[in-house]
Amino acid sequence: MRYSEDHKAKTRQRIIDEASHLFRRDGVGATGLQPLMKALGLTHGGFYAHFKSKDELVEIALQHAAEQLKGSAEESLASDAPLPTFIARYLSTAHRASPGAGCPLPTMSAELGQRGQPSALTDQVIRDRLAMIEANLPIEQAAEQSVLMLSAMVGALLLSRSVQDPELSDRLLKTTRQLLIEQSEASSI
Amino acid sequence: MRYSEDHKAKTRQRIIDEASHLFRRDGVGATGLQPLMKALGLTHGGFYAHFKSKDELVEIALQHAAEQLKGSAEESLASDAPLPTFIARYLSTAHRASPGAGCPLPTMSAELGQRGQPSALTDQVIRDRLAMIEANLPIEQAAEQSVLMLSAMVGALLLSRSVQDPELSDRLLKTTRQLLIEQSEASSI
DNA sequence: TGTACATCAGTGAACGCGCGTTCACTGATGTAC
DNA sequence: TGTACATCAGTGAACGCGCGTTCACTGATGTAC
Repeated sequence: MRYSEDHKAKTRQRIIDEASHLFRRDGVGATGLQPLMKALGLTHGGFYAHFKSKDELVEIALQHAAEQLKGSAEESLASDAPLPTFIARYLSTAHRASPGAGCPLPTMSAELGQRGQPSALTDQVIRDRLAMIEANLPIEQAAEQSVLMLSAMVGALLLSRSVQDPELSDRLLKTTRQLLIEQSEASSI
Repeated sequence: MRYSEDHKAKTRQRIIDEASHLFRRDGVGATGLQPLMKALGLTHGGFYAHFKSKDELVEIALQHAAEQLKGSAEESLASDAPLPTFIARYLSTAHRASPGAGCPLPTMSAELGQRGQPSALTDQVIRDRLAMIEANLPIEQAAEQSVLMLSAMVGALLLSRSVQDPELSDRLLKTTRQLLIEQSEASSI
């Protein structure tokens, strides 16, 4: 069948969107190309008209997630209190509930690190976030504090998602959020 | 063939040790039972004389890792400065280099959380570590600080292992270590 | 002391299954005449 | 305006592979007589 001019580009983007979501939600290894294509109403054979391998899609989907999250972070920057807003969003119950739409670091970095050659994109995502936090921490130790804050945010979100007991999950999320916001505000005074 | 009285128990323990190591190093999904048994000089069929399923082994291997780590944490408690020692060990280059012998939280919790039903053992590991940190933080906000510290340690170790650039990896590890040790010492004064 | 038998940890072929990947094919549409 | 042909996104069967799991079997050793 022949389609409109940009049809293929649109299909490609649909694959990237869905993959980016499933990779973050279920993990890369646990996401098959067959179910992925089926979820879009397509058959698996067509996949290779768009990408040369699953690995290529992993890289592109991660990049897509990174750009998406950068946009979302910039929303926080536009607010009155950029850093507290960013922290509150990152450690929100909404973010915890939607790993497929959220930061790829807590969900994908362990698996990507365990693979043969980790992606250079992980470095880039981390650097971007550190720079963003640092730029909004007007204190001497901003470079150091930003590392602690990112580590704590990624760790708290990861643990809060891995736990069975909802009360413990809330405690991990909310306590980290509260302390990090305190630190970010204390330092800007 | 017949073997000595405790031969089977020893084999079982060897399987648990190896699985506990490979699950943490490579991930649960990426570790096949066939390669696991082969690494011990056994054939895969014998596996089911010891465990009723891979899932059962996952649970037992995680428990084994948790106990092992608890023992290692207690070593830190015997030192002059329990908490700084624990933090320095957790965020050491040695720990970063040996995921298979280290804390299961940065390596396994994402994958276990993504599986259908996460293990209750994850809750237990987290509670144990929080209690241990809290008991060595003689300040009012010890309960809150312990959550932040554990989150930051898990996050920093995870990210430091996921990154390509050794310099960035070192920065994540060492900066978090330094700031957390400062916090733990400041609070005990 | 020597022989027959029971034990049972471990063997290895086989099962169905889903994986990533390949490829000959389809068929609706745009273009050429 | 009507017909023949080219295009090419998507189809779906098939590939080899490793997975978790099952099961009839092996064979060295301990026990019974």
